[in-house]
Amino acid sequence: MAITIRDVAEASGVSTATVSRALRGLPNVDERTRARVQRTAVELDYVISPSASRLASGRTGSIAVVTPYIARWFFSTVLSGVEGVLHTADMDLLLTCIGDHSNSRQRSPVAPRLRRRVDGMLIIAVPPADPQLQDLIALDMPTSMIGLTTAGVPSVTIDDVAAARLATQHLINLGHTRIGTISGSPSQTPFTAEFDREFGFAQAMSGANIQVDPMLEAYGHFSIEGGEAAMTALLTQAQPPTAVFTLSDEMAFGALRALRAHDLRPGKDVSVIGVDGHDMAEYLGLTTVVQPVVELGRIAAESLLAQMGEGAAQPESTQVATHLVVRESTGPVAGHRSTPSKDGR
Amino acid sequence: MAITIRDVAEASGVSTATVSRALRGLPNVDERTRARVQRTAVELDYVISPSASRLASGRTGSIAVVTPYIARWFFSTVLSGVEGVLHTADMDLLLTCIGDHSNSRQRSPVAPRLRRRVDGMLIIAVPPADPQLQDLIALDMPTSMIGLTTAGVPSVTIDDVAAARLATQHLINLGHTRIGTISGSPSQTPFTAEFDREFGFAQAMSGANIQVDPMLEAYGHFSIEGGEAAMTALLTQAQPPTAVFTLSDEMAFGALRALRAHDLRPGKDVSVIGVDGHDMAEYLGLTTVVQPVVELGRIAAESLLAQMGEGAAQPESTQVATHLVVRESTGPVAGHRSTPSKDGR
DNA sequence: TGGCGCCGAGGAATCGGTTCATGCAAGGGC
DNA sequence: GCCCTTGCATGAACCGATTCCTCGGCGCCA
Repeated sequence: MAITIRDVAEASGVSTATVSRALRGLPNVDERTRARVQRTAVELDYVISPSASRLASGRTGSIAVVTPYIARWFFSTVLSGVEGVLHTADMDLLLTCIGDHSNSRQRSPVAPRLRRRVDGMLIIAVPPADPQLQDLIALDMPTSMIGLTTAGVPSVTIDDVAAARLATQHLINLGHTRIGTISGSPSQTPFTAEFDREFGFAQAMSGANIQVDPMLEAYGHFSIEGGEAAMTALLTQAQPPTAVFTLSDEMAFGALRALRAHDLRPGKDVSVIGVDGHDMAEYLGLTTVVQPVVELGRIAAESLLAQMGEGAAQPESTQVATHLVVRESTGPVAGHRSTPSKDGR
Repeated sequence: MAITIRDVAEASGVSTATVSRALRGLPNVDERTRARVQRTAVELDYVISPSASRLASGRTGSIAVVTPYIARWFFSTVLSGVEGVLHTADMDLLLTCIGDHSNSRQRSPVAPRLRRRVDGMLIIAVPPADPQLQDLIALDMPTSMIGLTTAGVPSVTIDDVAAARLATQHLINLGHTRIGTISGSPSQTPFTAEFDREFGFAQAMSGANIQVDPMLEAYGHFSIEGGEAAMTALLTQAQPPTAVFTLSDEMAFGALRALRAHDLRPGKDVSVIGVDGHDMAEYLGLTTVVQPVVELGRIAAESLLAQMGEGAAQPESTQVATHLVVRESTGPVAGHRSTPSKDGR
């Protein structure tokens, strides 16, 4: 019923081998022959059968994207960057959600489903403790990770330590010394990002000779509600902070709401800074350290494709630069003469 | 190198035909034989080759999701619903972004890429005017659409007319009569949703015998900035509205910001209501008509699978119920005694 | 002029399943 | 006791490309 390569071969008076080579741009085909084959292929409205091609060649021409969430800002934004590159490279993008902890048990594990089905994987910020991660790595295929590092696997991330330093230094430059933090969670296995951001904060603080007050650490579980609760807790301290470094923008959103609930003005009474560059940060006037999230996906996809190419390019990990975007949520501490010096490095 | 069905057949002393049927749960296999085959398959760590299976059977076991955006709230949320269903059904999900108008020319058209590659399509809210849409429909494969209706293609949407009526009636019940609207754009080919929501608004207004003032129509282009500009325009009228019906939540967000910029309190000085049920609506205290977006994706995916099943179930279009969620952005008009009556349906 | 190498092209094996037609044996109805 | 059905299983023909090997012919060099 459907047109096959044989039909094209007959119609243009050559063998199927030649048609195959002609249409894929391989050498050893006379240019006139190639042109003729291409013409008949178009005339017959021939479309190659991917299954047959895959079976014969052993290449699937598809990449799996494995992610714990689809509808969250960071993940869908990375995904859009990835999609752009794969689309251009004419690769199929197989989307699989690994499922969060709440429903991952009902979900069939993804690793077995990927075997023999894709040529490579992109893994987006799966929690390092997720048991499925090991299975995925064990598949031992070309892989690139985003927002997550694992020994031996190339990854694309931002320099979280530097980003946190940048954010903290901004607060310090504004004259703040009582600086609180809202991080993820004290108990759970932290993401490398979480750990690094805490470390960067500590670095900047000690660099400025400011004592870190353990009373000013709160935990927001990387959610809006969590951030709100954490900020509320900080505000009810005997000596509340004048500025808060929040490890993610979403938690910062919550923190801003807590401020409003207490009739405190962000950037005036209490400064809040986040990390991420969330879409809504501009809308909410949140000062934040922006990571180029689309870029993250793009770079990871490109690096994966390069890794799969002939050259067998040595898989390399990449760190992408971040930058500070100052908005209304941060301001000089009361009574501080704002330094016109540029922030951080 | 890799284990094939033949290896399993030999190891368990049966033919490849039997292995094939045994592993796929087909009839005409003795249960003891089936068990034995399954056991050896596991022992040998056999994984079926999708390409071979697809080539032989003619089924690809994959569904394409075609969407104009990936990183936008509505689209990524629908996508997560779709993914859940397809994952459970053990179908591969091929994600393709059709590209918005700005870059769609650089992108290769998606329709040809899908031929012979997937068994069905899910199309998410592609603008009806997009030229690629016709090509997709012309592929003539099982299809289900979300947030978009086209003659002859089953779709899943909300009842946009009813949703708009619901929103408008809420404002009317609060005593508002000078009600403005912020819709998409006057010139462009409107989405059915846009058209229907405007229609529902008009219905509710005439039902309450309220004249629609053409001066109170503004256009927000379905973006935050657009919504902000539109609200600003409305506020600078000689007689500004006391309430505004916004056709989408994102435009409503912009409207809220415009209010804040004019030192007006949402729900007190001016009421704002949206439609969508955006994630951030709760955070921002926006009253809105919520559509179950994840559900939309889920239902569409399920309907597509049903359509592809044996029964050849008649493709049907579905409309999903919406509901009003009242928050702080709406309140009684100044001097109005709030009616305790429940809001229209 | 003979030989070597390269270019263009074809033949055919191969990838790894699915499925149809066929076959054998046991069980049931008459 | 015979025939027909039913259940289980096999052999082998596909599905539609890719690719290795082979081969003829032509140009070039010695």
